Amino acid sequence: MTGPLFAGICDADVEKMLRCFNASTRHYGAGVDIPWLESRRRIGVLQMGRAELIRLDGEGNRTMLERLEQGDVFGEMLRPSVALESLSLQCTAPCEVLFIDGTDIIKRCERACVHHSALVDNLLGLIADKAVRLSERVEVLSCRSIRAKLMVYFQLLQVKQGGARIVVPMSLTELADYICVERSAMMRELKHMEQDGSIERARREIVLK
Amino acid sequence: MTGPLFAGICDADVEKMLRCFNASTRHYGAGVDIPWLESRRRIGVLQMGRAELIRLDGEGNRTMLERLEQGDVFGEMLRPSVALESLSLQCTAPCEVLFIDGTDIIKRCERACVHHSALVDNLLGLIADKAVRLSERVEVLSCRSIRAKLMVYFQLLQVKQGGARIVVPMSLTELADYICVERSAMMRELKHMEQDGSIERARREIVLK
DNA sequence: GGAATACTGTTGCAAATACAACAAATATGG
DNA sequence: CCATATTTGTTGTATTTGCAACAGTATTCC
Repeated sequence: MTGPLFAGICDADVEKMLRCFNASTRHYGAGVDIPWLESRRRIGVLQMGRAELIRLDGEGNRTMLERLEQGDVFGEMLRPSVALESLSLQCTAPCEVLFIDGTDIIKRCERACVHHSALVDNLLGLIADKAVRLSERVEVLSCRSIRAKLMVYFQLLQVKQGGARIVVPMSLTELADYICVERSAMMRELKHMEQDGSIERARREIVLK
Repeated sequence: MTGPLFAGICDADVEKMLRCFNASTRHYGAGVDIPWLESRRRIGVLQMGRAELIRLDGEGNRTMLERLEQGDVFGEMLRPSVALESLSLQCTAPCEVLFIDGTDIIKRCERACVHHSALVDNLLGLIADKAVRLSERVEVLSCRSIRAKLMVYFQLLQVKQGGARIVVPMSLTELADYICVERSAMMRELKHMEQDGSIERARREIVLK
């Protein structure tokens, strides 16, 4: 139970705080939907596992809006304000989720937890990270062509992985989803980029030129 | 000096806190670039005015990545981790910006400001809002066709403005930028949507069917 | 009030992309 | 280890979109 939300807080204190914040831990199997809109105040932190925020539109098209990894935060408070029924949060791996009441965090803790502010600071960091990830995706999606999308995404990876040789951290099928283009069109563009020497590639391993 | 960051804090205390947090206020004229990457710890809050985060790529294409309004937060901490040189934060109206040191906020204030936690909570809210705005934009940009992008955007507006009759809060030229498509192509699609009865429209006023 | 500037609106055409359908390679699960 | 599902890779064609160029209409600024 030492997720990123409780970094720097000892286990004994974490126990106390969980009671104080009216927290609860839930487990969900792969493929299950996490109920995430039960209350406006409820905030979820993905302590373990992986999940995807999925939009299903009228014609049955499935779009992955967001990919949640360990430490990610979600909840009504962080929901894009669109029609409820189309958005679901699906586990792609067994997940452990910690739910806490946002108002309990925001308001001054009456029992004056020593570590209240540490927790708020951690939460601030988690949400800031989320904002950064979203900004990065907007930066990718704002490109007009598939090639430009790929280049921006590869450059982001380059910074994170520290070198011209990068490994795409998901299947190419998922990558096409992430950058919101047709998979076959993306494959064709990757081929073009290889042909004109912009990149070298073997499966998910890519070297930028 | 009562921006959204200091909501619920009286002016006298705000004065004290500004000193405590080593804060400074700056003004920038329309068209000027706000220096926003000076230090990793520096956080800016747009107290008044409007600014845009602009990306200039190698071929000189100009893309608006983000539109900052009153209360928006920015800074190195919230920057998508890509090449520095291409991103600039341009004022589109005269701006007032409050800079504070993030570490001063995150760390326990030694002088024990009474309102420290109120400020952290406000900051949490501002960043959460930013995350929501970014999520909404991802939701729009993740659509494959211009028509789908417009429909999702209009639905968002419908929720916010509360009715089938909506008014686009920016010029159509800017809207095309926001959804990252060619303006003329967007105009053509709007015409098609009118023709098959999906919407009625007069300039920026739209009625959804 | 008039000139300059931005915004709205339109069209033909070229280019990029989605769609569909398939084959081969690789992982996965019993 | 075998069958099955998933991922990777390819190609032809129809559709969508971007680009360029233009005209008319509001808005801004002096």
